[in-house]
Amino acid sequence: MILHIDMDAFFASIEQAINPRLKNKPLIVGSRANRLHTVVCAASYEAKRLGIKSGMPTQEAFRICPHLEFVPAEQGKYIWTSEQILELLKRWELRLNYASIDEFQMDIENHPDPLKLACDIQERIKGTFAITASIGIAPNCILAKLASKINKPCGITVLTPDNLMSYLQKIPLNKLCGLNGITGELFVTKGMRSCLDLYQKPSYFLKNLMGKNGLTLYQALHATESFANLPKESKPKSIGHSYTLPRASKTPQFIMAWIRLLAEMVARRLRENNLESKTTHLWLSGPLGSKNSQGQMTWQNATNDGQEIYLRCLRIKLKSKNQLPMIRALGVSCSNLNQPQYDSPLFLEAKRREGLLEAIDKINYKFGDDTIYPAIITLASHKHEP
DNA sequence: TCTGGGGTCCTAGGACCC
DNA sequence: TCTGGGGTCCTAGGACCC
Repeated sequence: MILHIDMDAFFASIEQAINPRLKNKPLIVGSRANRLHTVVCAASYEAKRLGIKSGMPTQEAFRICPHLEFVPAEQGKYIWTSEQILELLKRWELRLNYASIDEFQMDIENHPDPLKLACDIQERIKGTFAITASIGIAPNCILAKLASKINKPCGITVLTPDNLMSYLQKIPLNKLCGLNGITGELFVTKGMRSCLDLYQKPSYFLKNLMGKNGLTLYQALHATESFANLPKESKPKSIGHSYTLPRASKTPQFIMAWIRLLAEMVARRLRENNLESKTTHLWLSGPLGSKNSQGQMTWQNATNDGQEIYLRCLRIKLKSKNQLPMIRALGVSCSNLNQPQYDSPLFLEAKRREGLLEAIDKINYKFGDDTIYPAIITLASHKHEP
């Protein structure tokens, strides 16, 4: 059996726990500071009750509820809380998996009283952090996750062989992880509506419809010892940043300044994680709804130097067949990550450059992120955009 | 003058090698 | 008158998750 813990309205609940003024009020957490030019990253239950959902443009949320409280997201707080919850859960000395920032799984095979365990966990989390969690208990991970969503917030749902079918019949199939999109709709066109319809299909049916993912889904649904197959805590495979401009721009210097800024942000995170990257990705998109242009290239030498990543982006941009006249959003990301190879022969210039970057990182750490940065980045300020 | 930002995984097709 | 079969690596693009 697996016990799945899903935090309720995680980011919003943390903000309410920190700031008592926000308690019991409809609140949204936006993914950036500009409250009118972003989307809802998390909504408190008071806001959810009014029909506000995450992913919704904030302008729409404010139309629904003009006196909505707004807080810009601060990832650091949420990551910190998530890590503290993980530490707390370790005290039960059960096999534990960190599923995402607000989800945790425990292997409770042979546990004498799962329901009491779930109650204890809820109580400890609430007592320590003043936020609530919903818990699902089921024979495998995917069903436990599904179960955790059935009684939200602060609910506990146990799926047993006896009640499994009746629960599955009541839950629409897009609630199942991986089916909340085109694939879910595809199943609906095949006449399937509930999770039970899916559960009762044979493996070849899912494989024909979804390929490898279909087989994985079948195995996950019917697994009995899934914990052994859980993903281990893994290193990042890519690191990237993207930005949407308030309006589309056709000024090359402005776009290049933004590419440089994003490249510097990515490079800094690479250095913080002691990583270098060989593959650089650049994507540019035109006015919303129009075409994207993206490209990636792999180099022999890995780098975590913002200037180098920027130059690589320019190469990719130059190579692209699809030159966009107007740019609305852009992103830079790096993959093919490895730890720096210090034993490789370093040229004097590369060594000096490394020392320079290290010094800049230290200064920015001490005096703030925007103490030293490449001059071109000043052009990314919107007042420079004609 | 409506729609963010961080990721992962999979597939198809091309280039290239033996 | 002719061109198999196996493999790897890379890129573009799609789907999905939180």
